[in-house]
Amino acid sequence: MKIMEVSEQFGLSSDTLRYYERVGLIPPVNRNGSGMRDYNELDLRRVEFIKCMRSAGLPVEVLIEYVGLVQQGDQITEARKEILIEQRGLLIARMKEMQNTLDILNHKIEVYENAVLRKEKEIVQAEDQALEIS
Amino acid sequence: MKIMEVSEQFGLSSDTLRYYERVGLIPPVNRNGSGMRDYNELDLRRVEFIKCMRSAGLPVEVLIEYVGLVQQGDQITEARKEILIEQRGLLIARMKEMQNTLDILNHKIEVYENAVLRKEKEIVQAEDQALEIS
DNA sequence: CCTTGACTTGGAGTCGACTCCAAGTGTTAT
DNA sequence: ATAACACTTGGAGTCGACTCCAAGTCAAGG
Repeated sequence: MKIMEVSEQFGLSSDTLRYYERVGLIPPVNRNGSGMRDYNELDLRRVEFIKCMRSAGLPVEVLIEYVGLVQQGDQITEARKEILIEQRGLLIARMKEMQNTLDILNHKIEVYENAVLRKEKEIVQAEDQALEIS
Repeated sequence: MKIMEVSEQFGLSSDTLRYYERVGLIPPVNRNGSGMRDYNELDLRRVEFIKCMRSAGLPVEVLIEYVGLVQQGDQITEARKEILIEQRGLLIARMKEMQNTLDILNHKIEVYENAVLRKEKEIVQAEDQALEIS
């Protein structure tokens, strides 16, 4: 699979895909006869994983470390697990902050909506008064 | 309240507080006789609001626009509401991505833990075999 | 054969959000 | 009253994460 197709499939620019490979977020992708990247299934799964982790804000640097450990083989799964656990903690913390902000946003939006309702009520009242109904 | 105290209270550097004021995230803070910032209650609430929004990733640029509209008075609450609603949508989307990543992290961590358990079981089995128990 | 267009590289540039710096002023403690 | 230290300003520098560029290679269509 060519870089452009991968780019389209995941919504990452080919520049980004090459950048990820350059810095070690993705191990070197195999090339076809003329030196062009040819992504296989495993590469695609790696891209997807990185895209997912990055979309949640895990730092490139940390992911490089993790991917490096994965390449080292199956001896050091403990270190890999530690990284994931630490990042999970940070992620949960960020999500809590975001939930808090979301609550406040919801509250503010509600206040704006109530303000509009009040204003509409006032207008109706004013109209009623003009018609001497109330 | 002096900038240093505000900095400590909110965990934002004084540089950041001055930066927020400079770019318009916070309206100009009153100064004491010798030209130094003296934050009042309202200023503190503004700082807290911005800190909260920023902690959830709302862009500085958007917040500048929102704060600008707030300064314009109570005519244009609709535009302000729109901004909040849009940002809430983006926030919810980010949180969903993060939840997805969190699920995957949890799954991977579980796999690592099971791997450790399996390895321990193998060791026990090996010991049993050595002792010719099984 | 020649153009068009995707690919390659290394390196430079950009962007958002701070963060730091130099040079100067003000305040407090010894 | 002099040192030590928080504050001021405008502007420059940094950092993370891309994003773009120039110069060159390769495959396919007219």
